[in-house]
Amino acid sequence: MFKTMESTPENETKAQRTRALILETALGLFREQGFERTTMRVIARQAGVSLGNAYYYFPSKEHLVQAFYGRTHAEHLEACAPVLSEEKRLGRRLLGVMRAKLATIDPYHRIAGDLFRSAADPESPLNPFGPESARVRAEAVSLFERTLDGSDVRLPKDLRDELPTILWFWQMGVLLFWIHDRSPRRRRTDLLLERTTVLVVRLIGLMSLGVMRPVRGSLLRLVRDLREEPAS
Amino acid sequence: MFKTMESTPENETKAQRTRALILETALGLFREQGFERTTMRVIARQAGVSLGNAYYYFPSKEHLVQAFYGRTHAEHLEACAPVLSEEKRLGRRLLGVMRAKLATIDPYHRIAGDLFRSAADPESPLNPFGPESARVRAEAVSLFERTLDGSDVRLPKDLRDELPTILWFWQMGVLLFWIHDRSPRRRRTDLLLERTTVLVVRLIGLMSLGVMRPVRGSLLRLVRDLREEPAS
DNA sequence: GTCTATAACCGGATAGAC
DNA sequence: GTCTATCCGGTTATAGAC
Repeated sequence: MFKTMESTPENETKAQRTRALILETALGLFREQGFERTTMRVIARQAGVSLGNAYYYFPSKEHLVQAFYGRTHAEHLEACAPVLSEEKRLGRRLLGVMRAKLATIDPYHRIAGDLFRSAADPESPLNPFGPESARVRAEAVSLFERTLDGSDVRLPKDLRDELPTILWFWQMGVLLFWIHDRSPRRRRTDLLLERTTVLVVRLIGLMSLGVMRPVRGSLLRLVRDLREEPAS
Repeated sequence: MFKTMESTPENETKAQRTRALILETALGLFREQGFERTTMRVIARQAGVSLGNAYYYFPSKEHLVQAFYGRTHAEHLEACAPVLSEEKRLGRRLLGVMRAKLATIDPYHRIAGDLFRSAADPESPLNPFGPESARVRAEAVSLFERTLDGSDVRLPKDLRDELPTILWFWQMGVLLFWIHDRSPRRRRTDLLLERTTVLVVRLIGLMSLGVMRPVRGSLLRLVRDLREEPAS
């Protein structure tokens, strides 16, 4: 932070390099050995630093996971870009975005259970509903905003405002299913995804109808109220 | 099991009493001190047994949690009985059952996060979707069956068959929210509950209509398909 | 074969010296 | 910023008592 950097020829400080090295080592080991089985000691040893040093950069094993989230989200954005720019039909766009998500995280399916386990704790910084995740969450929601806005479907304003959040919940549900999915090549998740996408699009259509005003009203008010006060 | 019990004046064996003692001690400590902060060593000491002995009866801390589940489910059934026998309106019945659930587990709200954390792991025997939980799950679903059947609402058969499972999912969602709810006296959960109950009843009404046949069809088929093959 | 006790082991996390 | 030495608690091994 307040370092007087007199002589760092590279465009990275030593600290940054050490940090990156530890993170790379950790992610590699997580993917190969699993999360629980990868101990902090092994990460440190393989990265060539001491255990204490690893904890200097990442205050807990969970903090390594946060870094992981950031990375896969960036990859997801990249993987989404084509379908978002080329496709107009809402169903296709949603399916494309969700499939890209699943494809991005698929290499980490083994450890998804462990990660989710940490994330499930309300006190955990990894808790997707918690304040520490606000930023990632907002980015994920805004991705659905773009998915909606770039489509050929016109929505009533009230629905348009809350729908991205609802779709994010849908994504969380699909991910929850994916985590528990033991079928070969995660076929069941894909089934769930295809079927629910159709339903979602159909429900959006239904909810846009005049008759649905009252139901839609209560639903949207509910989502808004619950979203406003972000727990605690 | 195959014990030749020649002389046990009490209707409990010593083993049963020891087991019960450890469980009681553990649950009490969990409630007072929290789950993580209650160590197996303290449980054992306070119960007046050795650490090894505690592990003899409960192979892991998670097994204590399973016992806890069984207990609260039984309490829930008891707490539901009045509303189920006295009330005919579906909304009231659902609300009563759900409120009874929340009331039953409320003393354990502090530790709910930790418990949920264990339960979130797909490999964990506590995972509510896993095979080890099949029995509890079936009981919970059948409670919703009774909630529906005793009401004054008549449902199309296809809906009636799948709805209990769907309501169980709803319950899981509410519980998830409850776990993360930090508002005083869990007001936000109650808000969610009241509002979603109205929605659920309304949606059931809507879904029973002729126009909804196609949507209902896909929805129910989806639930059925995903339910059939119980992961793995 | 049922039960109890003691002494480790292992890995996440911390303290404090340099 | 980096290290070594420890702590702490879940879990296991094992020895033996009833």
